[in-house]
Amino acid sequence: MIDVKLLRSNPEKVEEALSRRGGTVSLDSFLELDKKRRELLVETENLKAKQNSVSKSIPALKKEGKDVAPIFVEMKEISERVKAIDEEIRQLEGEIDKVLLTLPNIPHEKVKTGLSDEDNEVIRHWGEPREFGFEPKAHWDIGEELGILDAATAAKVTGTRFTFYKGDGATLERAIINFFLDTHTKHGYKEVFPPFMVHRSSMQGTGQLPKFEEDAFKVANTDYFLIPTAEVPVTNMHREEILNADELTIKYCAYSACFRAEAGSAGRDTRGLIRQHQFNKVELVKFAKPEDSYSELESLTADAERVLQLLGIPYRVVRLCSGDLGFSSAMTYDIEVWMPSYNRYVEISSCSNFEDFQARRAGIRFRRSPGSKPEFVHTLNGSGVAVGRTVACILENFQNEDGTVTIPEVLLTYMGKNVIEKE
RNA sequence: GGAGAGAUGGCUGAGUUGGCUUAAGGCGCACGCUUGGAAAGCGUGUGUAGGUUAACACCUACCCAGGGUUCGAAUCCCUGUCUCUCCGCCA
Repeated sequence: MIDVKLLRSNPEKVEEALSRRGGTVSLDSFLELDKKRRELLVETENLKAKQNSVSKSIPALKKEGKDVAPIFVEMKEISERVKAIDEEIRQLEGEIDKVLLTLPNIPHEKVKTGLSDEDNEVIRHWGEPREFGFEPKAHWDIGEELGILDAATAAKVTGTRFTFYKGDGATLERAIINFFLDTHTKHGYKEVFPPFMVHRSSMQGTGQLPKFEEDAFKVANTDYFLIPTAEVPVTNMHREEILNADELTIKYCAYSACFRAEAGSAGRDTRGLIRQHQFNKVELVKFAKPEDSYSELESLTADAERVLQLLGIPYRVVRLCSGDLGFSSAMTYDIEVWMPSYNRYVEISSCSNFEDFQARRAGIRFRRSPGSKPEFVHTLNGSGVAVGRTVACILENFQNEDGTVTIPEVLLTYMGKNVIEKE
């Protein structure tokens, strides 16, 4: 959510900044509703002040034996007017909230103006895409031939965009999760294991709702949603809290399954592990002081990069342009890994600074010192990293001509073997 | 799933026969006095949000949440959420 005071004091600037995301934005309706609301507020508050002062004098008047009946008649009228105005204000606030909750975050000024991923800035590369001395296969073919990935059975049991991992495939998935968690906890992240379902307010707190409800799975007969990422439960851990400044920066890492309806991506990435309705991810989440949040974004991105470096997977880091930026984010670095089957880099991690956008929605604040005013924290998160895509990446990048796959050294203790071959 | 109890400022804890309570008292915290320095003691202050104002200030709301009764609600009524206890079921 954007600061209402900023919207009031500088609407043109906000409109201009938001239009960098594409399309035009007008705050006129908000400004009008806001003005009307404040006018009514003054009126009802004055009436309430009168109610309070008269009420306070009633016991004394009664004691003196005065007739209070005429006062009650007048007060009854005031009471009814207050009720009517309050109802009107409630409706206005509903409309104002609707506007506020659908406005995306303001992109950081360093974020390049652009329309799509074609305008993203490449920040750096690590490693070189491997030159194959043979025709490399796609991970869905490798996985099927080795008998470790099975989309057909998942389609029979559930539907499309699901996969059974079997044998060494299942073990590899589990090994990667543990490797990621161990690496991040070693670097100061506290491990949490969150609920995989959250209520509506949590989804709203991190920005998935109200605008993107069709992207989420809603659990029937409840008001719960399957989490699209651990970002949702973990960021909301501190909702409606005032943290101490000396606790910050708080760093969490969390494994979770993630569930996405993938509405609007029909026909895209239909084969393999790249776009599934359910996938595993280890997420990194930070709560930081505003002045620290951009250096924390750099270190968070570096923490996500570390696991890829340890696995020996070549990647590049791009900074998303304004048009490609997520709804809640002020700045995002995507980490993209080289995927031979796609013959291009594919996103495996997205690291964002939301500044106070989520904190404002979820009410996450901190106090600099005892007695000082609470301020909103800045929240950040990033994949550290997507597990299914890592499996795909390992299968493709480390495949051998004979159809076997060499497992990165760092996974040896987790896997118990360094080659996956057909059983 | 059934029965019962509960939810009050950072913490603790009164108030629950509706109006002398602007939510008592204690703890904690901040500042001051005291002291060679500290502790103790004494004094003062100490919630959040919204609004009015050039400012000093003032006003309004908030006792889990949302409705209702009333001139007036922490207090009475309804609905919901959560916590605890017991029973049932259960990995």
